[in-house]
Amino acid sequence: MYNHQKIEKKWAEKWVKDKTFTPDLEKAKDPYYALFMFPYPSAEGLHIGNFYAFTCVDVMAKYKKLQGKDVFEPIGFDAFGIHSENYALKINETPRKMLNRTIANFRNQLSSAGLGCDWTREVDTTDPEYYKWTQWIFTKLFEKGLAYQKEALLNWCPGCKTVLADEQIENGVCERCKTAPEKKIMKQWFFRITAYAQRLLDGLETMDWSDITKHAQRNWIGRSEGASVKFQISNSKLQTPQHRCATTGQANSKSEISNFKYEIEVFTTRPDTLFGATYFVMSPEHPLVEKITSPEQKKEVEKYIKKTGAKSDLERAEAKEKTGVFTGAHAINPVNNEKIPVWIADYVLMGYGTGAIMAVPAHDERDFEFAEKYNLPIRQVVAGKTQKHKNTKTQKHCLIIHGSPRCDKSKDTDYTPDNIKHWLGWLKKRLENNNYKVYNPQMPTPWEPDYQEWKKQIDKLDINENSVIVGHSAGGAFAVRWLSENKKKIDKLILIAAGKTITDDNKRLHNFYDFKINQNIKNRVNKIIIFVSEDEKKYRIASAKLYQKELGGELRILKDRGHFTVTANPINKEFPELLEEILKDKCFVGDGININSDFLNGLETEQAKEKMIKWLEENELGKGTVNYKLRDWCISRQRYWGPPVPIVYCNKCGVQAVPEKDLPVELPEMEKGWEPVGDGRGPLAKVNKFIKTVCPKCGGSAEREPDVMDNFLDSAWYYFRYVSPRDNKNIFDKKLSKKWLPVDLYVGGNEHAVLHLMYTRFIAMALHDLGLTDFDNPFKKFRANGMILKDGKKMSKSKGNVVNPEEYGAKVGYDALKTYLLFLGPLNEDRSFSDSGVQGAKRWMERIDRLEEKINNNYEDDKKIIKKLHQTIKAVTDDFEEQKYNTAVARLMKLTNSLSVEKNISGQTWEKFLILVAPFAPALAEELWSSFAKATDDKAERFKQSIFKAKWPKHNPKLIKDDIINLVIQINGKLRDTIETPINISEKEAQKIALESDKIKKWTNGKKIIKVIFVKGKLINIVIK
RNA sequence: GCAGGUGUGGUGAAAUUGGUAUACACGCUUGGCUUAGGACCAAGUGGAGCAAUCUGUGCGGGUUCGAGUCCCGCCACCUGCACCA
Repeated sequence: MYNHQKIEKKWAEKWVKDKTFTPDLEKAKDPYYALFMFPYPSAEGLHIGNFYAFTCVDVMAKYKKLQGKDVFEPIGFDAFGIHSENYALKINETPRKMLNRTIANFRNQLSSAGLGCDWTREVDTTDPEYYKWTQWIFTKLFEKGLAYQKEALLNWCPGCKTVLADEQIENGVCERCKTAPEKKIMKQWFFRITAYAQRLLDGLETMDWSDITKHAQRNWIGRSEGASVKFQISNSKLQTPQHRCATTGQANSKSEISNFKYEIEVFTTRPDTLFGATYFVMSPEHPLVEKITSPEQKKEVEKYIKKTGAKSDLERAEAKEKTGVFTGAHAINPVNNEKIPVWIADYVLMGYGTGAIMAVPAHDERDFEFAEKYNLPIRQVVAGKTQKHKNTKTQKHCLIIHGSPRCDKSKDTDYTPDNIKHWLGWLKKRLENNNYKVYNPQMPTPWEPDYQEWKKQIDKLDINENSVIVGHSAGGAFAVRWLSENKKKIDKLILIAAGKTITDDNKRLHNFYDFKINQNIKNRVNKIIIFVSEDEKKYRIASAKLYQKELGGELRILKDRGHFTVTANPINKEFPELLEEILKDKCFVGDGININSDFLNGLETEQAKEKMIKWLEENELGKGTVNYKLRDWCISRQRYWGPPVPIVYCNKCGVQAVPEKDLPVELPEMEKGWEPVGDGRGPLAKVNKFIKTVCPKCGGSAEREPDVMDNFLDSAWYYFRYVSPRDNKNIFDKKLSKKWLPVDLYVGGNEHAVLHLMYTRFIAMALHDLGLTDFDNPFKKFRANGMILKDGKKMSKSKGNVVNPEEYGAKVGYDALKTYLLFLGPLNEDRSFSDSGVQGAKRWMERIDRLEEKINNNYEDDKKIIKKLHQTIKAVTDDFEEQKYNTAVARLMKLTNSLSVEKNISGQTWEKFLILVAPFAPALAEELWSSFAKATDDKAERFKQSIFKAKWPKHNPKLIKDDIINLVIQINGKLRDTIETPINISEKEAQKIALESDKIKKWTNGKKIIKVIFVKGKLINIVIK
């Protein structure tokens, strides 16, 4: 009987006692460092997601051990930090007391779960012996100028009462307490991670990490190439001519320019559009705003700053309309010396670039939106390339649907075929001038247009998001009907005196185009404009209003209808202009050819960029630059539960790092008053005994920095410490680290992509540059695991669907639980945990257990079984190499099924089988291994030792090969028969056999064989006609 | 909006990389063993059809003797990032 509780407990204890998974780091010859993501000992115990990641590492570690490697699987606790502290606050206990309990609980859980942890090298980040080195890293970075203090606009979390790093804001809220952070200007400590931006980016190229992780890091670093341009800003009220012609206008006189007082740099990715910069915008938080604002605008500006300051980033991003105010100041566009107004607006972020931009409304959507709202000038400087240069994807299309000509049947002679032709010609020309490709399919029947016939033509056309549909009269109704009946997205829909249709409340205007208007059209069309004229027939006006009611969009009622029918010139005066306005791109952000740009005219975007950069550099007005989104890592936390920043402020000597001999700066154990205060300083600020100290340089009285360091620093270097956790002279043992580092395999959730994993890479690079290591990628192989869902849904406490590993460990056993988790699916994808599924894994354990009865040492296995065994060895081994644990388990299950129908199983097969199973179900495998020792008496010493001392089996290629196969016979690529043949059957023979088959004859009978395709050892395909 | 990913039975998912679609498991159906079973054993299980056979990997095209796999065009969902100049 399989008693998982008994055997799992027994082996977990025995492994620790026998040091089965405790390698001798000094003597090890073939090291393999398998690392679990540093767990923080939460009071809720081990989370299934972490447990899964641990399992992925552990299974590989066990496999590697069986392959003869010296495997190191250390464990420790990331016990400092806001997460632990917040929980302690919640339960009103000191973090220390709470952790004593939760760590014990964690240790207990982890050790009973059958993971091969080396408990002799446990580390705890809250141990002064550990954080001494965390602080030491700080001081080293400080020496190198990589740790520095600055005043900056920071994310202040009112929930956690501390500043946070940018990386710790997720979806606009605090990663820990989900509060929206406020923006505050504060002086804090930073790590200069931006100094490594390019290296962090370049390193990704060659790293064997999950693509999604690398991708997330790439995005976060956010490299963009462009130029920085210097603008002179003035708050004086000098009168200078506005908006001179860029090409011919004279420069402002020297004297005028010299009165400008400030120089502000902007970053742009589009230096080629510099001639189109018609205004200048600064972030409301920009430090110079106050100085440049004119007295007249002061009130407005201050009001605006106050208003936006109160908004969180999240609120700002969600704001539908851009807002801003004029500062009264002007900037000089360096390329043409134009005087352009300086605004402040919160769509310009202080945190990116320089916090100021040149606005090019014609070629940037945000600037355009802003310019339109505040009536700022828009100047086009890039033209879309001519049709020849355009590819089909960006080619704009226009579909004109004209109305039904009334011919001579009606006295309404406006709608004669000739007039329509004339009107179409005019419209077509207009559109083509605007770079549209025009379609105008014929209406099949002139007087009673047949929608279905017409639709057939339209469906063939390439109508897409760039397309405009102009529908005139009946054509308008057709357009709306066509859009109602499909899901196409288009750019603009223009209805001109559109045909009649039924109303929403069934008031029938006309049943000619009887259909239901799909309200959803408005979501699929960027702009809807409905034209009708005052002098149209009443029903047409009614119908236009109806369309507007149903579709939304703008309704333009024009004065006269000349433009619709074009019986004679002149065409209605309003319409051409309006049409022109509508057809123009709201702003063109793509590449094209420069116009209105002096020396850039005629150049394509790429060349224009290059030339502009060259020009800026020659004139010392700017230069080509690379900008990164990545910002420096703010590591100060106004909290208690972390390693104190090892800095001393001396009135005489200034800011001093605590020297190595004085480290660690111990965190005082506090029973009371350790709660965060929220006044911008950590609670340690009030602890005089801690704060008051002496200057390490002059010995005079000094004060300590009261803040502690970000928890992510603790975990950014822990893998170093594992190799020599008790070394009190060095951060790590150089010899051992050289041997064991970097880590061979690391698995964890991708939520750490830009946090832990980015910081760790940075610290690794910094330590490398300090000459401490010879590598700068900490983890040779990293795999991001998918999320474990419960029955298809995210697990959460509120839903009550949290899977607790301990519970399942007790119910079905950790062997079964771990196996099930791995079996669920590929490790990078999300998969769904189900209770009945985990039972299946347990049944497998029981089936394995029952096989034991069949072992017969005097038995020799059937060839078939040996073949299956060897095929499985190969497949499982291959799967391990690719970390396809799910299929490895499936293969072992299959082998189990094959074995369970046998009456006898030989000892040799059993031995190999157990080793294959051991990484997944270590306790069961050990148990059966040790009881096999009894069965074999003392013939084999090895069974008395742990199974993990055994050797992973090797497959024998000769035994795997099939000599008989099922040859697949296809007719025209479809399976019609399979026939057993020797594997090396020749094409001729195969063809003969195939054609003799009754099943095949049935198909070939009376048909002509055109071709025969033969794939050796696989199939024969007969092509017939 | 941008980027990345995914789409195959009732469910989780396989598919040797262009060659028998649905391995393995869950669930379900039927039968056996049982006082009983949420245990075990046996058989079955994509859909339609009595059958031969047809059909079937999100949808529509294409390449090919042959497409889940490759190409083009859509659709849906998920995950990041998001006013990034």
